[in-house]
Amino acid sequence: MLVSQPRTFPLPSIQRLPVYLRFLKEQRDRGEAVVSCTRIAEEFGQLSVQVRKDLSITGIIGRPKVGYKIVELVEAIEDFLGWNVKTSACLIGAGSLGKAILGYDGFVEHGLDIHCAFDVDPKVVGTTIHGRPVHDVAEIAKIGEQKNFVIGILTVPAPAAQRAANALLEVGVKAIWNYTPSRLELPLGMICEDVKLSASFAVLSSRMKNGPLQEESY
Amino acid sequence: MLVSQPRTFPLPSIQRLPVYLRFLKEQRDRGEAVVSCTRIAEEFGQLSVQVRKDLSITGIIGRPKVGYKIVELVEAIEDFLGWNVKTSACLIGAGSLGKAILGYDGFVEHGLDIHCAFDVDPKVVGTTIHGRPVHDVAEIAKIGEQKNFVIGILTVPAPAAQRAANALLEVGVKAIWNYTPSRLELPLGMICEDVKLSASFAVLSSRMKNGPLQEESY
DNA sequence: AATGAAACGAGAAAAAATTATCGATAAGAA
DNA sequence: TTCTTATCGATAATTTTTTCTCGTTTCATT
Repeated sequence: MLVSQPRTFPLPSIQRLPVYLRFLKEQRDRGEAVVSCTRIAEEFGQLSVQVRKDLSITGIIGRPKVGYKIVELVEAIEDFLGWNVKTSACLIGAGSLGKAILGYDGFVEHGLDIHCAFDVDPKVVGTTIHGRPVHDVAEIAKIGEQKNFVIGILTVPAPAAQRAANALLEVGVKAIWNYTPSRLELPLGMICEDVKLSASFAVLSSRMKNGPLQEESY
Repeated sequence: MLVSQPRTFPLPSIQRLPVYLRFLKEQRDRGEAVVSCTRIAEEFGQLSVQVRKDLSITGIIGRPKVGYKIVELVEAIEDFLGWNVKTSACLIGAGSLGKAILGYDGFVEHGLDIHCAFDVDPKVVGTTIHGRPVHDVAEIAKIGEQKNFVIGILTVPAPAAQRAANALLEVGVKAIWNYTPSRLELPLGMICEDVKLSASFAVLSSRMKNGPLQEESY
């Protein structure tokens, strides 16, 4: 019996895709029709082979001497990441970080559709941030039932992280995007992606202290 | 002639250090004196060998059957990253993301000393955010001369990124911590660390779309 | 047509990171 | 004191990722 094994894609490649995507959209909007790996690599100071390998995980195929059709490539990347379909999301923690995310329209282009925010602070509950209502966390179960959130975004202060995560679990989200530095206790199989700002700062610090030994990578 | 070659440290190890550090401080504040790699690994679902290798880059040495003295270990990590000395910084872009960073006291523990913020918006210039004054960007050269900023934090909207980066260059910062999705044109040798939130979202999306194929790593 | 150059895809080689193994050491129990 | 066990540090094996190489395709030029 022949089972098509579920390919596993290199994490670094996946992480580089958004960088390419941004550039490709820029080029497309300038009216460019095709682009080569050489060109992309040049833009980011990488090797063209790496770009080619990265792009290949999306299933796209290019033409020798020409490159890739930008429109197709954009579509292939978005399709690979599932960014061409809207994903319903909510956000817990309408502080400044939460506001920043609600205000950043880059994620909208990635299909992230944040319906509303939740908070405990009576001062923000009832208000609207960038067009999205802020509800009381106490209402999350009720509202979640109607809205069917797929992703929950955690932007609460660290001490409240686990509690907020539990609320998201009850709502039945498929994944949590965790901006807090807390590690969350989650049921097995739950998808959780931590945004580790301290990790980024550690790299910066290490470069300053110990020299720019690790080279940059997009 | 024997030159002590400038060792190069694994980037993933550096990125994991802050996670350990946070946990170690928690344990220390609970009154714990020692900790083993086994214990740390268990906490994060990793292998103890990896934790041991990660910690070893800081130069720390532990004792068999016991582990590491937490106080020493915390110090070793902070010393390795240069987090035990204050680093003067400024921030450009006092929007919600800028506010979030000014308000997050986790970075203070990492030695990051953000003296002030800069912005172009007359509505925020002159105000104070979390105890730090917001100046007009036009004044950055003058203020920078007095303050000697080492790190510049970029939290402006994407289109303003390069302009703001140039201002930071003139001020003479050693490193830029770039929260914008723009790639910056910088002189060779300039240290720049990009916070790639879209990369994080790409990983999340890929896990949802293509299955949780890449396993988690802290 | 024939030739040359640019770029692709696939597979090999090299480098980097993770995981496994093993001997040594220190603490606690017998 | 000796034995057992947990843990360390170092080295080796494995896996993953990056880089290199090479043959093929396509377009442009002669």
